[in-house]
Amino acid sequence: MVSDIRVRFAPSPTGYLHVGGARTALYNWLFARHAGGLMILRIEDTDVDRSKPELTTAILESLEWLGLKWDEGPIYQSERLDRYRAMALNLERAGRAYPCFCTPAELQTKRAKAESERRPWKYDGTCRALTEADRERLRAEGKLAAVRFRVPDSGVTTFEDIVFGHIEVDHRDLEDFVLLRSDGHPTYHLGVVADDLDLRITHVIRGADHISNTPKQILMYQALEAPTPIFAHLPLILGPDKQRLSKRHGATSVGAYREQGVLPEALVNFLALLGWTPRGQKEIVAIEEMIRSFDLAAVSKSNAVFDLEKLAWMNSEYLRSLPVERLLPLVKQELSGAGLAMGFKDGEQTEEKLRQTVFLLQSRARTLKDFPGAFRAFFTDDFAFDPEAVKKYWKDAAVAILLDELAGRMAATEPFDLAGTERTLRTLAEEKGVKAGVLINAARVALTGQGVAPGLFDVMLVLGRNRVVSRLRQAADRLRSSEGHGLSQGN
RNA sequence: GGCGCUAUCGUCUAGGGGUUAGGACGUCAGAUUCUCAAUCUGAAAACCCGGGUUCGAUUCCCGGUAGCGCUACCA
Repeated sequence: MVSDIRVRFAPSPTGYLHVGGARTALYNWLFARHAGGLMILRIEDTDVDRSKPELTTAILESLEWLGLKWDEGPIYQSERLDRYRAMALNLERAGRAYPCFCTPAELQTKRAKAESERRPWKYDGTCRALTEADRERLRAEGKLAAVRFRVPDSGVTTFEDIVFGHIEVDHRDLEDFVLLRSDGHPTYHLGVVADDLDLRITHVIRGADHISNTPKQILMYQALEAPTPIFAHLPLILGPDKQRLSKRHGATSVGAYREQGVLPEALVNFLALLGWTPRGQKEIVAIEEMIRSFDLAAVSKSNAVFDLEKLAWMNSEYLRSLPVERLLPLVKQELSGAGLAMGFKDGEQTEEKLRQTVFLLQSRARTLKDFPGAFRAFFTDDFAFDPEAVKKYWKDAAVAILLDELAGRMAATEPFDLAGTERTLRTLAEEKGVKAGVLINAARVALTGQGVAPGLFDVMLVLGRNRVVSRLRQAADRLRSSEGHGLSQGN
């Protein structure tokens, strides 16, 4: 399906891609895909002081990682300065804008004074009625001028927002805002309108923090005698304290979640559900299904708290349902990133063994980081023993003897498979008069260093007989050597 | 302060003039089991307040309150 719908995502490179920005990008993308339209990427780098080129690269990477491919761009505002100046000049010639010689310092003073007197402040129009002669004189004095838009004295501007509905603002509440700074750089308002016009954007989908800006921009479209795009504002994403999500709430950038081992599909699914519910009761929704049912009119009007717990749950759902073939390369990346290369160095861990290991572990992984982290013992012999697990499962003095005996019998178990290893262990337990669970738990700690792991016999198969036997023996040694000096006390 | 917007379980939300107000995450309890995860069963948990309209409002209208946003020569 092809349509002439054109939307854009326009981040400014003053920070990494924020999850709020990511959701805006996602909704734009879903809307375009749903309607058969195009998404244009634009970089709003007109703030020379705060914009950093390397951040643009990072933003692009994050978008790609999320799978939100844009159709045109990126277009850089910093390369279109002439266009903005020309537009400001046009507006000036048409009497819809005027040069303003007030300095930021002067304005700041007036603003502060008004505030201290608890008077509402908006630009007082000092330069509004300047004559051409006044302007010549000021320019001759070397004064720099910004260009301000002349807001009509009366009337109201209204628009129908796809998500928020009817919005109305009285012109008396709007000030003559700056279009072009005195250094010749455009402000946000000028850049957005000029670009959205030139790029023939049909739908402006952006954060609700821009609702108040919209009437100003509509006024500009009207002054330019240009058609106004359709607007759709998205509720904001909040932290747990209901304050706008920021660094102090922890990770806010897409890149940070990537580094924490979150899958892009999970983050996308989670973000999609923050403010929008696809038809049906399912929470795990495939991207194709989202595209099919996406509807801006169904987007919520209220802000949403970013719930890390739910993201974690969703990530584990995606991790679990990922085909091993697709999970395997991701795990390998994590392992080598953690210096664990591709599993055991002795070559015992073949590709197939690695696959089985990952398959065994994937149902209990919360993030990709669990593989080099909590599951470390499955990939290297250099792992630590959890003191809590040791305390809980190795407290019986007979454990050392049992583990030694178990090692011996495992060495002789034929076949070394699920049924064989289990039979061996249960037989030993019965002979020694201990509950199988005691032996199983003690062995689990010996093999993984943890009190928590997959089923013991699955673990044994994945580790392989040699490794099982040696780890059981080492554990027995460790226990004997520490007897009487504190290991059993957990320190 | 001014202006704008919003308001259903702790969180994300469905719903809508008459419902036992539904689902999901989380929480708690139980089942299962070698631990954990998963799974299954069950439980606690919400319509911000006040007026109006109406036979009947959580739903529609108004007001209040609260929260958020904007109030820059940031975006």
